[in-house]
Amino acid sequence: MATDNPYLAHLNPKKGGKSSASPTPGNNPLYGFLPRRVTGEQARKALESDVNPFTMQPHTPQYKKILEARKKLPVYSQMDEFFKIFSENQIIVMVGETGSGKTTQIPQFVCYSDLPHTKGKMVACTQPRRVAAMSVAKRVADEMDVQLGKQVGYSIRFEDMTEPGTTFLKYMTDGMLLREAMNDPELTRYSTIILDEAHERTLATDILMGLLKTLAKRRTDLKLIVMSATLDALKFQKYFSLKHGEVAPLFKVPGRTHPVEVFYTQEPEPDYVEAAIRTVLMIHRAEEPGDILLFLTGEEEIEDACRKIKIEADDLMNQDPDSVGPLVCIPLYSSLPPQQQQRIFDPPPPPRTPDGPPGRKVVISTNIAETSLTIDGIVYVVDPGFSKQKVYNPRIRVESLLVSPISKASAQQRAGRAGRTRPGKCFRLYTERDFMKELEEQTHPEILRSNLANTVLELVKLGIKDLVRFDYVDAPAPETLMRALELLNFLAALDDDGNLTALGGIMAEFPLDPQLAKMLIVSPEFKCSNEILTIVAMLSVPNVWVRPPSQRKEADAAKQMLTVPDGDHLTLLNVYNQYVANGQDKNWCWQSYLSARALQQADNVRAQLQRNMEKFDIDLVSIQDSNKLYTAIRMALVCGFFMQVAHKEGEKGNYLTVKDNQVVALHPSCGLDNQPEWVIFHEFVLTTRPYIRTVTEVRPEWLLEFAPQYFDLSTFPDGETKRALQRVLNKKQGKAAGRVDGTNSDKRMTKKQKR
DNA sequence: GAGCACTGC
Repeated sequence: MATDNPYLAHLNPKKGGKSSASPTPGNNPLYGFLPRRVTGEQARKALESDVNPFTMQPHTPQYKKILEARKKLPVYSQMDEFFKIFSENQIIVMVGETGSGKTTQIPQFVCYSDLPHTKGKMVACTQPRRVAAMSVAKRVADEMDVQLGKQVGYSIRFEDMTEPGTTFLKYMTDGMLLREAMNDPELTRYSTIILDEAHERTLATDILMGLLKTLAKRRTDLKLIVMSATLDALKFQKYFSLKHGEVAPLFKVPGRTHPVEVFYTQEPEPDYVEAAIRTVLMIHRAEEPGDILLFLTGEEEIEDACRKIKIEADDLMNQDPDSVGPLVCIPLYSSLPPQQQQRIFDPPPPPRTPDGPPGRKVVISTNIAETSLTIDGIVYVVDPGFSKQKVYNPRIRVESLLVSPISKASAQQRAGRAGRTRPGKCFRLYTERDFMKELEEQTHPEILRSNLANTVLELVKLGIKDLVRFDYVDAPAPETLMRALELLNFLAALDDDGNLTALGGIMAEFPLDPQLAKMLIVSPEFKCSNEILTIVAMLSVPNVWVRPPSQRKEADAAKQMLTVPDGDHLTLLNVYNQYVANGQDKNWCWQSYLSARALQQADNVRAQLQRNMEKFDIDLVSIQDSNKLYTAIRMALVCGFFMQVAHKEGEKGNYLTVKDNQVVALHPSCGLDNQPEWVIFHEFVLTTRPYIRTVTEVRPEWLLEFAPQYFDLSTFPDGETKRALQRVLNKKQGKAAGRVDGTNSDKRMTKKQKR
């Protein structure tokens, strides 16, 4: 009998419940529900009830109204099927196209069957992006007629909108769940975990899939749903098969979108930007009213196309005012201030004269409009078939952005953007043959395109012993893993056997690249942890410098005022300190050509990192004397970034990176007033030529002193760099030999670096 | 004398 189930004790009137409206079989809509054996029919009845089963409060009129809208979602009509498949399986793969309602409805269905609130558990639903986690949680709280942050909540970096003991449905970013797994590898608080947007294959989702597959074997009480929008479900079904030769069950729901007619060019287009502009103008001249979405690859390209289209469209309108209406161009990319991003939701311009042809809006966007942002009213999509994609070269340890052809999946996603409100058209600026034969099926998952130093440290922290044999959905190149292990070993986060050191354990707790974490953790030894904390925060946010094309001189002059000639890292410190000294004032930022948004973010990151430091008793200290302070900071930088050092070669401004021997130049944004012989750099960027960016002068003695393993000269390739270091070493050894007590100046670091 | 696809902790 249901009432004998201890999980349902609180639903049993004889044993008494916590609710104020003491539940009876008559008024508790969940009375008689057996966890994970609930049927669609039972759930529908409960949904229609006048009482909210999770709060025992009467439903508001709003609830009924929203419920009627929910009933129209495709996923709603397959409720019986879902409850059956959920009852019968531990792992389910679900495919739901756009508009199916999967993200909002499936987690609620799960709650009605899993009844997490009766066993002190939670249902988690992960999202790749913060905004999605927040906005979906808000929507679902409304649908369930509860207050956001109570029964339904969300958890993202910087904001935990949940109430322990009350929240049983939690939306969260995939990265956040990964963090939680580091402290609780069994993820005991969850009864069901739903991975949404799995087809996007973010680094965090990929790692979670591997962890959860293994965890599901240990925790047979844990249910797992992997939700994806495209038809690559078979890959996930195979990956998550529990029995040899079988695949995980598939639950499929159709979408609700309008048809999109796709057009191809007859011949390949040699200049896709020019072709795109031409196509937009053709649509404007010849097609029915309806807004246009054009995909380009980056800020510069977008701003350029905006200007050109504007000029041409104005010409067209002036030549033929009776048949061509006004056109507005709206750029869209992530570094645009939110206020300007909002412009994409503006209505199209009105006709120039009351009876004239209607106006049209064209949004020119990066990939941000492919997944993150949805613009209603788009009827025409222009897809040149390119995007900037991250690529990682493990040989030289460099991540860079490359304009590359998109995948078929991506092209389909783009086309779909034309059919959200009514039937649309998609103009692909490549041939049908190229689409069929040349484009990859799927975009390569992020795990194959990234530096994995961070990920490897996380995996080791998660207790994964054999990284090469970890059950990846797609295994990264062994060389990428080796590079990550090598870096972590040099940083003393891993010992020579690949085991996590105490230092590595603390590094993993910081939401930072390992180099930054290392530098922050050792900084108290140099008495400059306050300053390193600031520098690390500044390096973790987008570029703070604003340089409008029309005011380059003014912006450069303003930057000069804040520049510290010893190094760009010190300049970043100075910028933050001035920002605080000026009361974090937006006007001051504006006048100084600084991004108030980025500085605000740096402040936020700094506060979070400071809380982490306090947790591990890492002291926050400063040296008063500013000369000594600056030297100390530069020493601490070396402890994290000794693998990113360059040595000047000749007088032409060329540098060679240490060990890799890449020829690089100081980036023009660099504020150093001379060209020091030895520099440490934060980034290697490959644009018109190889540059190093965010650069600070260091002394070669520090390299030998603070990173002796890496600067073991017997491992160095022959060359001027090695000879220069050898000279420094000889000088140093000469001095040491003359010393009576033989004190080793390396002592304070060697202690740290071993374990 | 140049740039910053997009996320996430």
